[in-house]
Amino acid sequence: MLYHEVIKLNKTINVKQSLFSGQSFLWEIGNGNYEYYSSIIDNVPIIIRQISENTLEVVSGSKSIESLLINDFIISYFSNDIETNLIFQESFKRRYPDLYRIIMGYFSLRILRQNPYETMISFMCAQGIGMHLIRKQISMLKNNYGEKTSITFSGKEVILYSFPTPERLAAADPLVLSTCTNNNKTRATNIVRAAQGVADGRINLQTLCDPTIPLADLRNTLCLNPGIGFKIADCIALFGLGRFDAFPIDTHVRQYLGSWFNSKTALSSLTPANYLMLDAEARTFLNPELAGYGGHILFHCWRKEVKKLQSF
DNA sequence: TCCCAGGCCATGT
DNA sequence: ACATGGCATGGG
Repeated sequence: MLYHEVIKLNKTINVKQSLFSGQSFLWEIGNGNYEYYSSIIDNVPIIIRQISENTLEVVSGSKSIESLLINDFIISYFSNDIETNLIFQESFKRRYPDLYRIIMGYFSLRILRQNPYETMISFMCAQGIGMHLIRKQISMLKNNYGEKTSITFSGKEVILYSFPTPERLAAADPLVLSTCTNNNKTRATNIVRAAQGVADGRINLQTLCDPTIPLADLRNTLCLNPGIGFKIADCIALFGLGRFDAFPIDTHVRQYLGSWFNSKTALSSLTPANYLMLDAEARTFLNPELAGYGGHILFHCWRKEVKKLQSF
């Protein structure tokens, strides 16, 4: 029995191919051949298909979700409450008119409000390796430790694996789990330890969802866990804790800060001190409240337009 | 072949 | 405080 709902959004959306457990999007709309996004969100198998530029068709395998809840949840999940025209301010538009024209093509990109725990584990896999390997790790973790579920959609069966529970990863042998982490045993150990922390309550991600926590405190708290540095901490804040003011700085961000914004700090290596310096610099031309949201748009624009990378 | 990829950390100066 | 190398694999 499928639960079905059509949701109207109040703005244009461009749903793109999912990364990790459903981070971001690439759905090319057109010719009636709509692709769909399938995932398990909050333990519920779900399929989302974009049927117009501002309408989503949501199909769930569970009747336990009320229509109203799905509606609210999906709108929040796609951060549809964020006003696109606030991401880049007028001052930015005046100062960087040429760049602004280029990034406009990416304004429909949505950052997902994802599960904090899943985001934490996922980004712990994203260290110094290519995007395809990151995806592979997440996929293997789900296939090996998640629960298999299927949902029927348009007459065909879609197989899904849930993201493994904290308890399941907490009980895993790091050496065995390392087959899922690119054979990196240190990473496997860190992931198991983090899962144990969530399972036994030592890591309370719920309390970290408090939007009044200063960004620096939030970052430092997350960094107490082995395997989480400034960058990963900021990613968890941005994608998992709804902190759109968090501004993760990776190799690509450092590159565009140097190239597009003429940052001298970006020319030297990304030491912790430089990281904080770049973070402060970025907030002088980005809206501090939405620095990470703007940064993510710049990030994808840089990768696609300048680096000519295919993977989203 | 070499360098880099959505980094982090231990070690040496 | 900063520099360096290890971790690990795949793609350009």
